[in-house]
Amino acid sequence: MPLDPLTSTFAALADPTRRAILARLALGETSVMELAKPFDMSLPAISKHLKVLEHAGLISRGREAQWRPCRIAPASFKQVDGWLGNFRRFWDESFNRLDGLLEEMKAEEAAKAPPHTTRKVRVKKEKQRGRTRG
Amino acid sequence: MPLDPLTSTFAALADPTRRAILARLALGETSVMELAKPFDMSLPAISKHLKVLEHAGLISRGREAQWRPCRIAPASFKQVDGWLGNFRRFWDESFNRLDGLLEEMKAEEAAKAPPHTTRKVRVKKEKQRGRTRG
DNA sequence: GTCGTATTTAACCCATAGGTTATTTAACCG
DNA sequence: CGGTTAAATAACCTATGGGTTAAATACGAC
Repeated sequence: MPLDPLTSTFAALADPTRRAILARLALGETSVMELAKPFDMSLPAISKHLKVLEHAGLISRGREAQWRPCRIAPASFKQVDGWLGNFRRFWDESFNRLDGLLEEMKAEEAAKAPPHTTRKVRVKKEKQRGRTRG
Repeated sequence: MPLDPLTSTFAALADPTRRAILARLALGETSVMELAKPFDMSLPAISKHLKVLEHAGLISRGREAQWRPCRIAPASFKQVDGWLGNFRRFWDESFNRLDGLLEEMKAEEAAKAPPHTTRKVRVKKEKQRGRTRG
């Protein structure tokens, strides 16, 4: 029974070894051996961690001779950030204050700055704060 | 042995029930009873989930007669977002493209926006940090 | 083929996470 | 006080997660 994506992703992130592995991979793709070095832990343990990360969509693995180079995979990170976005107003002051205006400015500027940008900056208009205590 | 904050926070988020509780709380603070309603689960189970969330710093709880209203607590969310920031360049295109420039513009613009209106909006100079979703 | 290196799989152990029911604490009300 | 509601705790059960060692697999070199 497969867990939903967010659950397996958060579960994968809930381990310091795996987060350290991701931090290492942020510096560039590398082998299992290389990844294992910093840890006082058997290789099979690392292998398991990598499997968890892969299953969570946080890394992907290639094949290069007998090495299996690992690299960061973006999708799950993006999904986590998307989920976090639902709560951003609770802790990001600027999200509630200037961002409406500034994001517009930004979008405007972005629209004419790059010669051919296919990217559109979406402007989210967050009008009212969630009133606590009804 | 207490887990480091990120670990307990991610662990807390790695459960759909708890994420659903947080989603409900994003709408406003409420009681345990109210939080429990949508779930086909005993009250003690919910109580445990709330304890996990509280321990992870994702919610805080008050006291109002016999109710223990729960509400979102920002700090841990912020910390997760901060950690995610280390990887943002992998999935946020704009983070690698325009954001450096645009965030500067933003700060600049914001800095002179409130001419001398004492009570306007405070702007903190941020390090470059892309946050365009989409 | 055989050897060497990199990595995974298998089999196992133990701690803990998530659920249960039954009991207890806390606070209001009459 | 006793009764009712809200919530937490206790005791328990089972599945899973993170680690181990030993064995198997995949690939390149010879």
